[in-house]
Amino acid sequence: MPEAPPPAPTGDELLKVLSALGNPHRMRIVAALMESRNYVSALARLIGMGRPLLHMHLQRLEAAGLVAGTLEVAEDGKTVKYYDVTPFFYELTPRVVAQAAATITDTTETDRTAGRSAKEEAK
Amino acid sequence: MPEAPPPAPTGDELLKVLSALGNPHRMRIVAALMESRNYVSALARLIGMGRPLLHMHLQRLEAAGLVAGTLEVAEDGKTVKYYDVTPFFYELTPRVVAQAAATITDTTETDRTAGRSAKEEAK
DNA sequence: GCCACCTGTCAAAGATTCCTGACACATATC
DNA sequence: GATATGTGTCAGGAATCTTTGACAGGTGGC
Repeated sequence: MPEAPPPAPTGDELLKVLSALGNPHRMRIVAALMESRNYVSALARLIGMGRPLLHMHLQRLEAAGLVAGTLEVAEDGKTVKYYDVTPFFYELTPRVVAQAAATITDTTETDRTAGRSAKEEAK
Repeated sequence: MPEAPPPAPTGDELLKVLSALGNPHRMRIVAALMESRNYVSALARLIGMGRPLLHMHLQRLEAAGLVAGTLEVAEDGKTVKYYDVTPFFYELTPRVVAQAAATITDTTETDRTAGRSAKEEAK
């Protein structure tokens, strides 16, 4: 059977992926996780960076679907969060970009019909 | 003849490309230029954005090698700068990213032994 | 000269992102 | 209980990016 046709990522998706990967730290994180899955604290020590910071970067990567974290319980009962790299694949060409650009959800329009939590309306 | 082998972009290059494309405006600019080459002012009107801003975005894209601008002289003598999309192609996978991550020039650590162009050493 | 169009740059404001140092909460070991 | 390891979050400042308005040219046509 033939190969799957070139998947056309949505603008927002591609945007998240590109901005997530367009950062040196995040690139290194992916690289480190490629060698072997790891949990947050250990990874932080490995690439010398604060936990809060790493945590934030990992969230950005996970939100883009590039890595996946799972909260596991080690044999000794400690809860540990392991991260793995997702086998992603994106083709970056003018056509793909142009196509994606057409489906971008302009986030600037603060809301409109989008009902917020109905809480900060206090202002 | 066979296809060219998977090109391995350097970390800095990939970084510039990804961060350049990881912006809604810049994506739309590429999309607009895909339909037809155009000059700055016209493009600005086309996608409703200020010239100074467009100018800056175009520079970022050009610095990443995604578009190319040429200053041309129209028949009536007016100087106009046309921009074209460069036929780029990048493959985004964990392996590529990991490989690129290994060749990132950390711009924060002022230098070290890394031999630079031997020019800004002046300081 | 004056107007219309093009090019480019600058400074200052606005918005985001990035980063750090607490803090709170779990479990296992000493 | 005290210590060490793991988890996560928050507030605030630092650093960057984004955006705008004003300015300084250039050419051609009325």
